[in-house]
Amino acid sequence: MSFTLATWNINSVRLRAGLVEKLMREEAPDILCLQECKSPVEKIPREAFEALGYRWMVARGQKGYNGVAIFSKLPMQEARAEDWAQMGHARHIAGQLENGVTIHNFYVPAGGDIPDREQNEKFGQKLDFLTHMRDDFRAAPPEKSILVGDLNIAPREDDVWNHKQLLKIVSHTPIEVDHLAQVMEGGDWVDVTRKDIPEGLLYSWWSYRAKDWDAADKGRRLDHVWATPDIANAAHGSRVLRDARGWEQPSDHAPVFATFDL
DNA sequence: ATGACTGTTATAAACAGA
Repeated sequence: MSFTLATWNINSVRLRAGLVEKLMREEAPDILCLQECKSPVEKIPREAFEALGYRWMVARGQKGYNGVAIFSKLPMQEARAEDWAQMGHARHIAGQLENGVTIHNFYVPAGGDIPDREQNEKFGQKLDFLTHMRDDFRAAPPEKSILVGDLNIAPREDDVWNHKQLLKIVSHTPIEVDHLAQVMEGGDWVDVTRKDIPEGLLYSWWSYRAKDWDAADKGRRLDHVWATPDIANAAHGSRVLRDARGWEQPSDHAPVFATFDL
């Protein structure tokens, strides 16, 4: 079988339900993972998505903040949902396909402005969340698994518009990059996007604050698709749908795609 | 170096995003 998967920080699934439908119609991924739904699960407008063939949904939500959901054309059952740093946040959901492949959908905390846990509690929570992820994957090594989401870290120099200028900016600091590398090592994860696109600048997020995001192009690659080694070689066709950042009233993130032939 | 924007809601002289 073959399926295409996309991950997208939607920044309100209710406000942007129309954009979700546009993506479902025009790009038609078999599986769509969303973050920052900012909605309780019961208020997600899933009927509109069902009508487009996405009959299965697994989700966690809360009022106003966070929230993750997976919409699937393929039968999917809920596998897991963890509150990784015990913050009472809806930042993880996992679903399983009938072929046994597990899909983890993550929304890692942004971490606030100051990259110092003594001055900024949120930065510490971000690091702790990543440490919990690492320890969990070490304790129970994942198999036949895909991990996607807004990890809120751009790990490589060519994942940001200016490496030197962003070294002290949350999302690209060395301690965050090190924590993310440990999560990756903990589960033996492969960065599928960079396996497919090994060279060159690549972004999935552009700030709302730029006057002209496209011209300035001060982006960061915060959204990721990983897979375990037993299925990573089945992945191909990775891409970022940059066009979606220019849609009307857009999310500040663009969807990231990968296809798996299994 | 600063400030620029957007969403939800305790509709703000707030908070979070990153």
